[in-house]
Amino acid sequence: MSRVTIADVASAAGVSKTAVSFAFNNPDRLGPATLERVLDVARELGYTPHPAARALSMRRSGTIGVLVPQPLSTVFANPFLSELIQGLGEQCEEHDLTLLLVPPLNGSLEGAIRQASVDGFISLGLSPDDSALEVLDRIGIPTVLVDSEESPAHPAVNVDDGGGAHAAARHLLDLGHRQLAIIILPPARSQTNSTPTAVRRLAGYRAAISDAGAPEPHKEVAGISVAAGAHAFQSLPTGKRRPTGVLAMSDMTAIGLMSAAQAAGLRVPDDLSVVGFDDVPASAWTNPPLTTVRQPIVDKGRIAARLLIQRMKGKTVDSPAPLGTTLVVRNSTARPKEVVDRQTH
Amino acid sequence: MSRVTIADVASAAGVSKTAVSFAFNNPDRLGPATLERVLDVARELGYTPHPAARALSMRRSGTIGVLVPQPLSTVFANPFLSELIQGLGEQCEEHDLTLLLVPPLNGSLEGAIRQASVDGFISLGLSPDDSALEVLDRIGIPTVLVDSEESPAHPAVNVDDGGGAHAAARHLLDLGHRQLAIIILPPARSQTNSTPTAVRRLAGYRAAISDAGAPEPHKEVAGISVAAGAHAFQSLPTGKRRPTGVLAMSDMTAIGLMSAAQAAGLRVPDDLSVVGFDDVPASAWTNPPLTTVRQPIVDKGRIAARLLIQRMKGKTVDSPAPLGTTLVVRNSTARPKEVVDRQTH
DNA sequence: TGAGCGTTCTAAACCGCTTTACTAAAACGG
DNA sequence: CCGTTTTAGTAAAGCGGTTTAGAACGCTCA
Repeated sequence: MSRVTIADVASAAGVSKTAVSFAFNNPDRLGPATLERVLDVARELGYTPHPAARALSMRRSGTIGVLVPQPLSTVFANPFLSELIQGLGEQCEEHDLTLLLVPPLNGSLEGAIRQASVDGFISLGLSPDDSALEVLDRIGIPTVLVDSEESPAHPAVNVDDGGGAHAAARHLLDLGHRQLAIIILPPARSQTNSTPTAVRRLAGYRAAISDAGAPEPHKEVAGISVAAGAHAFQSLPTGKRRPTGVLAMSDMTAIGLMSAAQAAGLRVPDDLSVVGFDDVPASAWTNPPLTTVRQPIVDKGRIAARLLIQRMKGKTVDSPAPLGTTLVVRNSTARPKEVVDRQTH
Repeated sequence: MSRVTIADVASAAGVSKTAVSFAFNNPDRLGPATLERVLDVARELGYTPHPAARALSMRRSGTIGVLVPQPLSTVFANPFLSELIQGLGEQCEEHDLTLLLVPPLNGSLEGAIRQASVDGFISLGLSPDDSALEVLDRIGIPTVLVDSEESPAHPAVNVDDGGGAHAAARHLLDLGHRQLAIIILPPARSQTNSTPTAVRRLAGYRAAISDAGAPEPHKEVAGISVAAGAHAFQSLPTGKRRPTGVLAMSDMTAIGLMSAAQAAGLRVPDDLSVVGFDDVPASAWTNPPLTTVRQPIVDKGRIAARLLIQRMKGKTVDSPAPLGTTLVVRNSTARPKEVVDRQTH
């Protein structure tokens, strides 16, 4: 029992394939009697047009691809993507599109791109020199870049990473911290440079630090996960060079680091101030609630999807201005203990 | 400048379409010289096979669909899906499959199913009488049910919801709680019955409560979100009938409820004990850390994907035994205050 | 030397749908 | 009542690949 095709319906209803097709896509072109008959027969037979055949013939698949630079198991460990998809999904549903997740196919994003039957791509965190980008514009599929660098070919939606990072560092410095540590994001894909996002955030941190004349911060690379954050804590210098405040480039990392610090007997924020980045929902519930830089992730997704949909309609669109970021001060940051001591004595 | 097709490559290389196709899919059938030439020309022209054409002709799209019963913005607000996708994704990547998210298309899951060009479906939380299931087996696409009821046509992977719920309720009762509230999940889709999961959990709670001879619990319906949890708190009875312990069917709900309780001046767990369900990662970091029922979500995804992949290969598979759930006692539960008072006085 | 064989390549059918161009009949208008 | 639209339907040509059945060709070997 194989799939029932349009030809089956046609012969069962005693009409041509064209008529059946019209019944579904162009009902006005059929007389009311035949229309009803065809529809009845189709329902009775359980006919459903073959999506691939439809896509081939109509040159549109009705799905957009989300290009993620890492395995799904990695990338979904960060609530960031969930949030982004909420924004993307809202638009998709409005336009009857579905979402295809496209992670690297045994290491190769290029291969994955080719296989994906999509009308457009949302690409996440690709650095401008990534070879996947070449493939992308060679195939000529409309693409919108997120957390990337604007390219001549594709619009990009970004947030003010630098400004957010600057505010975060500034916050710590204003509280009196001098010895800072920065937890840096690793490249999104092996053999690539740091993501544009990571570069911009780092620049923001450094600018604030050097503006304040504070000493060079310690730097530590850690992936975006709670475990990586915990591990990063272990690698922090101790003794005289122990940082009193740490700037993490993601909330997950910050949360892991915070937990590890507490497990090691430090008090947050008394002994160690921690600030994250993103403001994923969970950051509001941690113990203590995390001070972090909020970026409008859902909006980012929504805007990216809108842009892509415009592009898919053939319109040309410009990259929007970077979305604003704001520092959300909660309870994981405070004056460093030394300073407090000095004041109270 | 339209897409370059196999015919373009063929004529540019002076061979037939067949030869080009062989060059990619069946290189042994070509002489080494032509093989190389074809491949060169293809690369030079930037040829990439059209995925839909390929899918049509090969009767396989290389993607599996995840059928979610609600809009993406709703369903991704719960980390549960992220976790599940981590498990699914792991298997997908191993088998070069991509993942298509299939939410209802303007309210209709059936419509969405038809449009999706997939080789198999993972379906989430469908109640057995859902009309989407009919469509599913009429089309004859291999399907694996998750958090559903085993059906003759499709294998289902489930966890021991009842056992977990029983343990959760028992825990509260053992602590001395008598006045309990249960926060019930709403149906996954409007106009459907409660999800099988919700039914099983409720049964578990009730069994434990009646076994202990405790009074009938208060019941409250709330969606799976922090906001819904907070709202549910507001609706809880006050005064003499105020519950001292609440059983939530999801961690998100529990977290929202806990926050709302704290915002209202109650202390958790002293004034109110809260237990969740799922044990999403965030539950370990909340303040206080959440007592909850752990279910192996990632495993669930992995197993479901494995089963589906087997089915896609034509093998028939049985539903595995329900996966184990375990109560994770953290700090959101304690003896009710009255009991403590009575003991200390 | 010629039947048989393996190698290399191709023509054409096919996958299941949409859509253009066209025909036959019916309705219309003067 | 006859030419002109309109209406209702169809045949066939794509869409861009894969795959089956063969053709052409030199080789081997009896």
